Amino acid sequence: MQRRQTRQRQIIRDELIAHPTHPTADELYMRVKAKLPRVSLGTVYRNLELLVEEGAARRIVVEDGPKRYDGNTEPHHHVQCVRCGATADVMGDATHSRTGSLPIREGWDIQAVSVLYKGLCPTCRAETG
Amino acid sequence: MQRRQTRQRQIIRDELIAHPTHPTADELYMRVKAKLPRVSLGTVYRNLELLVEEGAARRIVVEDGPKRYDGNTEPHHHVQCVRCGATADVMGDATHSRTGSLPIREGWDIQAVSVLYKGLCPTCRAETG
DNA sequence: TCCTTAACGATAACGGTTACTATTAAATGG
DNA sequence: CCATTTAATAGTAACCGTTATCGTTAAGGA
Repeated sequence: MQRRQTRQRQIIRDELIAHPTHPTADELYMRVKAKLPRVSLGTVYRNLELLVEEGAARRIVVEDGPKRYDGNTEPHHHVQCVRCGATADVMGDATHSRTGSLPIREGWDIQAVSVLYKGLCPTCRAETG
Repeated sequence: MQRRQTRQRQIIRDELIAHPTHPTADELYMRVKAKLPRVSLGTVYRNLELLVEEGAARRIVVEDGPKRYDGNTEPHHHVQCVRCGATADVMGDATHSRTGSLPIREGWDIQAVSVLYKGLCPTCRAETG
């Protein structure tokens, strides 16, 4: 017996995939709680890390603030609003997937790249003019 | 009278520039304390943010862990070790400075990009094989 | 030199995350 | 189908990086 399939873990994974908004652990906790009122915040944290570990989710690299998770494991990059912190996916082929080929830095063994575009989201853009 | 030039602020800026290792506030605090034993950790935090605000330093985007600061304000990117968290600059012209031109995402006003390469630093590479 | 107040040192508070522990409930095997 | 084992949970305390508070110090102009 190694890893058990619990109702909590299933719902956490499902909600993460159903809402590709790169939620924080706490945001996801609130969603999960709507379906499983007695769930614990610690359970959400624990399972998010388990999902990342087994490759079913990713931790995305963002500026500041709490950790954000992504149920979309396809390689892609992100935009983050410098005002409200909201994130979105970057579409198209603008992704720089030439890792490993370029000698990014002498002596380093490069495994991945993450690109974060920073700016104003449509909402904040409208509010600040 | 608006902004005073304190001994603490000078030393903090000098140490940040003298050691381009992208230190955390705490790492820098220890360096500064060697030259100014009575300095407070809060002073280091406060001045780092002031330096970022006035454009004399940058907060770099890294995976996880405490915030890291960079006294080099020239646009450049970073590599971070997934094992020990150490960071280094990415040299050469591999920088993607074509922001603003590309419509990264509909409706967003993009202001900057940060690229983080992830992998093993030479030391960790040697230790893990 | 005096005065104003930005900035400091010390420390408490805060928020996100992790660790701990008694309890619950998946999975296995009789 | 029930008993047994133990992974995982709920609840909560602890942790740690960071920020806020506040009385005191000292930068810099008058």
